[in-house]
Amino acid sequence: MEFKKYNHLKEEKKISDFWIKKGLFKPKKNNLKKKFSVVIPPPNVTGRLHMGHALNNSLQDVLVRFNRMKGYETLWQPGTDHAGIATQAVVEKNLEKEGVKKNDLGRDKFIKRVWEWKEESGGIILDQLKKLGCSCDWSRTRFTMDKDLSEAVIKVFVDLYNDKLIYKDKKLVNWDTKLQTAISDLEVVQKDVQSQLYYIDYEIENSEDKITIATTRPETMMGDTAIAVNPKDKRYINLIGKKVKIPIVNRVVKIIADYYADPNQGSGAVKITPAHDFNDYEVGKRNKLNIINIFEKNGKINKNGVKNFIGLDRFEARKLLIHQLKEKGNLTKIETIKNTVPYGDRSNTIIEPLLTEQWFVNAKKLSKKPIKIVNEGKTSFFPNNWTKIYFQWMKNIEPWCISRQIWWGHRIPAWYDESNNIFVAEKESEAFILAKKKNKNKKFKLTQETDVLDTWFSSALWPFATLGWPAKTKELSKFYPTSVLVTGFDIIFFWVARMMMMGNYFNKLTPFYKVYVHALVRDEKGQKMSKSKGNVIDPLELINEYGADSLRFTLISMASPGRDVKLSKNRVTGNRNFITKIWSANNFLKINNCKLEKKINFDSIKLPINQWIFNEFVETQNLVSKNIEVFRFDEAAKQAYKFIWHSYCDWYLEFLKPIFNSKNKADVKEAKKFSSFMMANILQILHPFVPFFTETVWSKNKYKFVFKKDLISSSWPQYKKVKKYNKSQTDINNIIELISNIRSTKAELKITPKLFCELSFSEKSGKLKKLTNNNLTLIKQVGRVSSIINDKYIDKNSIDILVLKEKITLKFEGDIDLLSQKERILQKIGSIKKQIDALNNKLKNRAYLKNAPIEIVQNDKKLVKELTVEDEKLRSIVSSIN
RNA sequence: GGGUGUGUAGUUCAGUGGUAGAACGCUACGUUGACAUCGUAGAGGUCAUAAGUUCAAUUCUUAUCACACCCA
Repeated sequence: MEFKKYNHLKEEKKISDFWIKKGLFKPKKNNLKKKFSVVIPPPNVTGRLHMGHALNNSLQDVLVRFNRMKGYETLWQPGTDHAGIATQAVVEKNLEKEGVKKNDLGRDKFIKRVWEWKEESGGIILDQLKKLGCSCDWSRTRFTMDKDLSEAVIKVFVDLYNDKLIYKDKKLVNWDTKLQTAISDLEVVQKDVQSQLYYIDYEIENSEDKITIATTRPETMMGDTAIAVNPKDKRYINLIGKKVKIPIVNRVVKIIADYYADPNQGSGAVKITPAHDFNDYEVGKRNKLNIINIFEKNGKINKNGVKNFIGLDRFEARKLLIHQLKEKGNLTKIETIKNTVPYGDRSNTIIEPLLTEQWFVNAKKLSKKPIKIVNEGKTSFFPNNWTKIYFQWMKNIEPWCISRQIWWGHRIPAWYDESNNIFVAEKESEAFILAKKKNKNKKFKLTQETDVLDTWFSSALWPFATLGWPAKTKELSKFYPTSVLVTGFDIIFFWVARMMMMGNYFNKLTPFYKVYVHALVRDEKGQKMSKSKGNVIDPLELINEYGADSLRFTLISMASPGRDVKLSKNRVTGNRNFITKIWSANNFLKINNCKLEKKINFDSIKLPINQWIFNEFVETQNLVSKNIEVFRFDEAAKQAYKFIWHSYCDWYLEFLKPIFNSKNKADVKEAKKFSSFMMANILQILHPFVPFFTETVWSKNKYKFVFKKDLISSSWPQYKKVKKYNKSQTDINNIIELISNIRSTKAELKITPKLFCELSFSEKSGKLKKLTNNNLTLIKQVGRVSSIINDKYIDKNSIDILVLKEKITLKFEGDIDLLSQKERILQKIGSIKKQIDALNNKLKNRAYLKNAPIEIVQNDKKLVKELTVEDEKLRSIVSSIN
């Protein structure tokens, strides 16, 4: 009979629509009152599904589906973030194509355009997550710019401001000259590059002497306000306090002593530009130096620069300055060095430290409670080593610059009057009241702050804002704190740490009990996937080609803790084959008319193979559950794979065949029902990993009528092993051992596997004879044994082998090449002898006998005995071969 | 410079203080009534190196080397 192949494209779409239409992803009340909740790491609204998302969300879906099946009231909260800079850039680019500039449009119209773009193409990634099978409650989808979430953001800002945890300050910040906004420390990438180190002579006033400084950024000379030398540097000690003239610039500055100057770096003397270097800024503060800013916001020299440099870009200015220094003879040396240079992670341009007014969060204060919470184990990291990294950062945290000079985002709720007084309030009307108090009877006009907030500021509120906070919603009380956060390590600082700060400040409880941190997905060679390398594997292509289930199973089974996922197409193929294997096993059941009409009473089954597979299943089911609970997704997947392919398909279904052919109606009936029952259970334990396929088969097999549930909402199998089946478990495992031995002997003798042989048992006390007689049909068919004979003699047609340390004889029709076996057995005897010798040596060692646990010693003694018996038997076999 | 992680079969990875495992790949045979997207059998490892702790180390400790990542 031919069966249709499994068509993942058709079935996945169908099942996905079915789940969503029936509302099966929504939290469902139950009498257990247990809750399980997860918030999705919100992808950028501009995002497209990449492998990182695929891994991250597959893992979340395993947890969510598993817990849903375990009967927990389960919520997976989905949504996207507004990705201020990225989204603004996308829309700006689109406008450019129309020949429109952002500034011509104006702020309000531009924002309107962004919303239009968002409505049209902002949901793509969510659809892609649906294709992956993510069982989020899509009806609750949130966006960080939604009205209610925005209100939460504003409230948090105002509260923190009133609590003096947000403040405005004029400081050096990381300035992106391309995007023309400040960015936070985390958004700066330090890159190792080759740079030129210029040695420049400064003339000392009223002296013939010169002092040489070394710099990689000569153009900032225009903002120099001192030269620093190390107070312990003997070369310069007598120059401290003297004045020097900056070449070209012709400003006179002092030589100061500061430990920041490193005698071993460059010339040991450094120019100090407090306005354009973080270290120099500190030196400036210590020594009360002037601060001269020489850059416009686009990185061009401003009016503080030397006359003919004004308006030049920073890099052009450098060229020109070097040229002029050369001409004047002040440039004494150029060295090529390796150093690190800060780049903007979005713009990929060199970041300029710039003195500007910005809004900051006092992260130091906010970090106190999150540190305590993790210390107390109220939130814990898996794998545990991320705790250290979290602490390291939290304990050295710097003020967080949250203002961005862009338009798309949450506009800071601060208003200024004409005298630049700041009024922070949730609404302009409230700010107005504050301003009125301040201005008494004076007339005033308010203007709102133009800056918006860092996108991560709103993401930090995600776990509670999405549940309705600040309103006291049912969802908030039910699902906050969330059970676990699943995330990549690359956003621990950006996101996890900040959620911990905000969550713990605004709620009594921490935002999540557990944080599972997974690794990066790389290509098969272990290289980071990147467009420039061209090694990106698109998850959607794989989904199309192999099915979402195959991709999911692959990612999940490769997610071992502390290791990157090295993905290759071969792996996905292998797992697609696994799904096909189950499909064809299910076809086998159909062909044999195996149906499940009602639930089975599994403690009263009779057939040993059914008893065996049941107990084996229970072991697997326990291992799968246990491993998911401790986030060992790889182990869980492996256990399920092993059981299904190797126990159920390879052996169990083979053992069913002789039963289906037998005349014993009761046996046949039990076998048909039980094999289906096991199939249903297999689908259940596999469902969190491969949801589409399992739900499809569940529905095609009409299991939903037996279980009265769709697979997704069925109950996770939680059986206990049936003790009285233990004997069958050992028996069947022994039979498998016997059959495997017969097969390998045939293969070694180069006898075609088709050929039947006769069996005889020479040992009177042997278990195997009894076992064989009890399971004759199984062994005959699966092991290809024609009959059991009693006559025991060795001739050209027969050979002795050891199975479970028991000697049995296989007899074939026709001659066999016994000598080929002799060599093999001799090798085996050799290796046994080695083992026996090693054990005996150990057992002679007094220290060993004294110190080792008794069980170990006894086990070794037992082993020696067994090996000796095996050795003797093998020797007798060899001696009989001539 | 500081920190973290990883080195186990050809490859990707599990694992363990006391007989070294899987998947993929490879080799041989096989189209047997679920499945060639398959079956059966097999080969393949000084568990990075060195020292230490221990009766016993691939496993614990330390050092070294290699690779990856984070921070400065």
